[in-house]
Amino acid sequence: MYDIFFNHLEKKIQLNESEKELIKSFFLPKKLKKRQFLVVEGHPCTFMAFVSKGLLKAYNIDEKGNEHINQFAPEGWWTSDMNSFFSEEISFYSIDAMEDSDILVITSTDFENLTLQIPIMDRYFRLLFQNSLITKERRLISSNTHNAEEKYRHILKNNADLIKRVPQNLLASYLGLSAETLSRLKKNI
Amino acid sequence: MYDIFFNHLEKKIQLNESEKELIKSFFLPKKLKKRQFLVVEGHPCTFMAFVSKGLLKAYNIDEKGNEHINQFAPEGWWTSDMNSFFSEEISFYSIDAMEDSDILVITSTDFENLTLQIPIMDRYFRLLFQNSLITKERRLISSNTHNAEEKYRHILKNNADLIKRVPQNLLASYLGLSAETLSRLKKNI
DNA sequence: GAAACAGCTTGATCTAGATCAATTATTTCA
DNA sequence: TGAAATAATTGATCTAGATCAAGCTGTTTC
Repeated sequence: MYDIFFNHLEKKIQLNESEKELIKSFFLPKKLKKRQFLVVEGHPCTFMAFVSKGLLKAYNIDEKGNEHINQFAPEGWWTSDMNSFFSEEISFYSIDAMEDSDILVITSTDFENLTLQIPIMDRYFRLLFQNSLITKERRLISSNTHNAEEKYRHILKNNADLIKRVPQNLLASYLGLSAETLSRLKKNI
Repeated sequence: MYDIFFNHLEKKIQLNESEKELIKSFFLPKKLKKRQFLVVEGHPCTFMAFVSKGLLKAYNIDEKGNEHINQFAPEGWWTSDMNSFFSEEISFYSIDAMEDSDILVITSTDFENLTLQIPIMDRYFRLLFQNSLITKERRLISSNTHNAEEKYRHILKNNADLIKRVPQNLLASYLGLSAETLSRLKKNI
């Protein structure tokens, strides 16, 4: 359970055994069944979660009832409603499991203590957020620059693995397309 | 020149005088005339810049010649092509000054040294990137969820100050709209 | 093992916003 | 100050992709 976790951390920072023990103590392992919720929109998001097995999705439902997917979180990824987690506001997203999943969760007060007690964790999260920011930026530009087909081709090239695990209608939502449009454009490829 | 800078840092972290002196030594003050470039698309982006006066924009020009604005950076903001800065790839964005500006620049090797020598700077940038990430996420969701008018109303409410300084056609580009569409929808408000 | 459901496809129609083009402000700076 | 460049408006037209609707799998469930 913690193997993948420390493996992931040690790609960005170096940790000794006592630090690892301390870090461990801040996290709580949790199992989620398929369709089980980690965060429900409108409630405070008290967890940040590292996915060690499975696949979660973070999404928002708009007034018209359309689902907009913010993030797919497979193994090795973090997920949370960051705004709610760090600012105590209610969450905008719901997060649930698309597959049976194993996760490690940390609360916001423990997150604060973790970074204060082990400053190198600030570096870890600085690097993590830095990379997420770059990715998110690309997605935003793509969303304004590319047409439906280009968006699909792009994800096909860069996230081929993920696509196999995600139903097509949710992939469409992630790309900001209707399910019908995605279905149609796939024929022409 | 450094007042705004340390003011900004000290909203997130505490620094003593010797740390401030050391931090200062990593940065180079620079003046940009209106229309002067900090980064040119296709070249490596070797700087990350803190804006202490003025206004910059980061943007990309697509194959059709349309300008897509990624970021407006007024006083108190950071700007860079983060992907290029941190990974040594060529930059996707150009960055230039929309007004005469004063900035503080740091190179990527100095950035690395800064965070290694003063670990609390990792915390500062963790918090900075964390907030940017939340903002960027919101913009992405808005881009897929809201129509033209909702996008404009949103920015009008949250960035009223910026709007006054930015020509309408660039604001349209930032929102992912054509200049004509923005002009037309403003009449109905 | 039938019923309910979830996901995918296909067709017909509609529309928000893009594009093209011309006109009118507004800045800029020689 | 006034010519040139830049920005904003307005009109006419076009189109990518949404929406609505129906039928077609395959798969979960009790």
